[in-house]
Amino acid sequence: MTSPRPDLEPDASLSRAEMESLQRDIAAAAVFDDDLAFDPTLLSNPLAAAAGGADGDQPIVAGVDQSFLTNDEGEQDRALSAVVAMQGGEVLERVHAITPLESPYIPGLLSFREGRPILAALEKLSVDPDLLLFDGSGRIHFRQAGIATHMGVVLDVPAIGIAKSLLCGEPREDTADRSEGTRIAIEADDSVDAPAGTVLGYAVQTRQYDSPNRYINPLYVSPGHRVGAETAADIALALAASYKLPEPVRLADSEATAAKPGGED
DNA sequence: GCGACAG
DNA sequence: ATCTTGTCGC
Repeated sequence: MTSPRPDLEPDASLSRAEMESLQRDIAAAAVFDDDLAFDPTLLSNPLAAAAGGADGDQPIVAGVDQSFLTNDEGEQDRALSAVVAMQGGEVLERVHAITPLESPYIPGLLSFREGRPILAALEKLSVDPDLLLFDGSGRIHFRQAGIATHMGVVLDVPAIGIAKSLLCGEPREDTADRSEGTRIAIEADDSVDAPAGTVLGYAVQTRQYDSPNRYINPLYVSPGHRVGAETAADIALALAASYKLPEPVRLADSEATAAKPGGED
């Protein structure tokens, strides 16, 4: 993969104000509606998709996740980004890249810490994903420019943010203890650079226990680029198999750990 | 000054 | 993210 918008790539040498300014540009360039080159309903209906012909008719979905490496002093100095590309429920390719860390973790500026390793890993991919799934937020972000939005816009590839906790915004209803398949809108509040009430994404209950006193937390799913909030939630539900995380991100998660030097391969 | 915050 | 023991429930 290559970048159609190198001018918008994350640059850790920017000042905080410049980073935030770049994020406003990214949000302005982002498309928060469906603009996919494939039919997203194929993902929830792999059987119909398979009946339609070869595997190649199904979209390639890549999950991306990071882990971190420490130096001799025990400090985090490098990021490892892992990418797992899947098609029709099967893994096509796994790649990873390690780059030096150039920025601390600051809520709202995650893409300036993890964006470089992600782009480096995606460059190693030989297949061409139709959709990217990131660990973190997309539109659910103070300036509507989370890591999924930033990467999606830079690459101009449809992208979705899959977060395990909520960065900002307000759930329309209580999200606790919901049954599987439930989605609850996350609306913009005062902390977000969008009209109050704008639907930024959904709290999505991809999995839930059967039993009465054990509960799984929802995922916070939001558009990154070229996907609407509804479709993003649909896709998260369709791709979550036996675990709460959609399969491509779950596998990228374990790959990010397994690929560490010394970790099992 | 207080509160609140992806990975 | 990462560091870590026990503990609850299926």
